Amino acid sequence: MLPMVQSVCLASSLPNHYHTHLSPKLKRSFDAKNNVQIPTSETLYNFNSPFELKQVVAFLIKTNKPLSLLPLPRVASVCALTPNFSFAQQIFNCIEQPEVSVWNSCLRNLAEGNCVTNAIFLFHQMRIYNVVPDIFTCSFVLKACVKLLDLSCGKIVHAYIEKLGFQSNLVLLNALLHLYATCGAMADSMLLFDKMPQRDVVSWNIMITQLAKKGDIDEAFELFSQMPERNLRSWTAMITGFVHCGKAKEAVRLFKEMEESGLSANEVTVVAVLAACADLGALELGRRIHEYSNKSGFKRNVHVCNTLIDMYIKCGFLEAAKAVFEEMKERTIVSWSAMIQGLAMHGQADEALELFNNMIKTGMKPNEVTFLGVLHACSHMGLVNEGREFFASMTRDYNITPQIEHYGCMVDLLSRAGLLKEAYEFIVSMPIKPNGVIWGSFLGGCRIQKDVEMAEEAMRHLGILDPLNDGYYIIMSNIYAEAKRWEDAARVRKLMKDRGVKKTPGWSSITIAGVMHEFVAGDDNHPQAEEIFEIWDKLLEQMRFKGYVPNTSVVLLDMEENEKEKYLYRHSEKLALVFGLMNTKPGETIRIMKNLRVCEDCHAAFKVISEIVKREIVVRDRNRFHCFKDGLCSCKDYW
DNA sequence: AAGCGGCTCC
Repeated sequence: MLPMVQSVCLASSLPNHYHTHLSPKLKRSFDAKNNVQIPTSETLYNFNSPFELKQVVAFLIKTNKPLSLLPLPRVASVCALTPNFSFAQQIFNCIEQPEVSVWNSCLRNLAEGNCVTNAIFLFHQMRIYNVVPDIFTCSFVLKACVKLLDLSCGKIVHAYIEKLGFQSNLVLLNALLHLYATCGAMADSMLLFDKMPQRDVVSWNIMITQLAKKGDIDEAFELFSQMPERNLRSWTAMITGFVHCGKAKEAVRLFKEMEESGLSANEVTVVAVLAACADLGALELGRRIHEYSNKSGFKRNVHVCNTLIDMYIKCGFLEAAKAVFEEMKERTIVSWSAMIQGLAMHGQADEALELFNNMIKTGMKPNEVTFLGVLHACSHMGLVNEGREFFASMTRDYNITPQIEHYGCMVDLLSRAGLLKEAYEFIVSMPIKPNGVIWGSFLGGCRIQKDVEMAEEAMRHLGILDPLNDGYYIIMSNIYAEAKRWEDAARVRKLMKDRGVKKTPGWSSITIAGVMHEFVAGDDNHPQAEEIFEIWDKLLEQMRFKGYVPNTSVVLLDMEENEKEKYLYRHSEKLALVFGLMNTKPGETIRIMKNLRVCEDCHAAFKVISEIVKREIVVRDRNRFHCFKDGLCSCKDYW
């Protein structure tokens, strides 16, 4: 109960009219309670401003009720967030309660909510009110600092931790590790980690996660190997890190090791492993994880479902992706975008655009990524007018500023459709400085249109923007070769050599009975190489009969024509295909993955072969899927 | 009353 003196004191600090003139809202709520003397909790929580708070206090004093009935965290937030309103101090002075805990719970709510800056503000107010932070205060503020990437406030908290003697508190030290690392001060974080008198599994997990996020995967793995004990989060952090750094194979290897150690994956682990499966095209593992997810009740998890969709799409199983999408009770923009992008990758532009329209009908708002998918769909199928319209609609209808990637899609769309001049105008009038990808798309269009001069213009820019990318030299050299300008082609190859640019080795892979077999061009080390070449020769006879003519212009090397042919016949995707034909049942679909884009000659060859062997051949290249069937490809030769 | 995670893409 409030001592009378204090009560009078507080009451006298209020203007008189607060006692009698309640706001209509409060008056209603009090009137509703009629003559009930004790305000209900609902009534007491019913204030959002200093003004209303004063009225509630006035009510309590007037009805002779203790101020301790006030919800103190709410008092703290209403008071502390309003500058120059020191009412809180007076109220706290009247109540026997450790003040800091009240502030803390308010701080915690703010740090975990949507107005995180208010947490920082509240923390500063606390210091003005001379409230000494405790361990929990520090922990909550650090959480807010991490969310806001506010290192300067974080350093103030760090100073408090030192000053108040909390520096051996492991939870706070871990929070500091996290803070420095996420704010880009990895070196400071590492220093702190190194001098920690003791660490727990969380400390290690933080460092592993952050190093991997930064791309320092080797150091992350070093720590992972050193740490004294690992929990599920440690494994998950490392697996996610590998996936993030493009080391999907290592991710899968580690996942299997984790399973052997007796730990079971949770939703986050599942997402990481599925992403690895998507990268590798590892359908069998992906399916197993899908079943496991269903059994474990992860089906309701949106992240898991979104990643499943992506996995099935990248493994070439559009139908399975659709099924997951259909079954989802709640879909986020990511689900829709993944599905649209997937349909685009498979060349099903109409369906992709239809899905986009359905999405709009449900009231879902598209984002940048959604439009990338939509524009991809248009460019893969040469829908120029639709693409232009979608690009315009981004800013006009959805207030989304196109990024360099969207400009890239447009350049790709225009130049591949043969509108090189428009594409060029588009590039030079872009509000963003064009990068290598933009000129690279343009160059790709020049190749299809066989426009040497425009290609040379693109190369001038690429020589500055991305001089070490082998792909551009190869395309340029091919353009010259196709124009029979052999000397120029040789000059480009020499330029490439002089600049020390190395050709990315092409590889293709195929999975037979769960084992992935990889082939590189000219591969004669494979145990079944002899047999592969033999079968190829037989196949070639039938192919020639069907009208196949080798397209040796794609071969860069200086050699005799028949040598070039031989070289052509050892392309990695052809080796993988023949190996697949040898090791699967008749009629079974063959699935091949390639790290680069499928070559033109292989594309022509696969069409003919699909007819001869009466099989479906699905090839996932760097850009998209090609599904060869009955002598045709799903890309309709537009790629 | 506290500290460590996940998805769509170029």
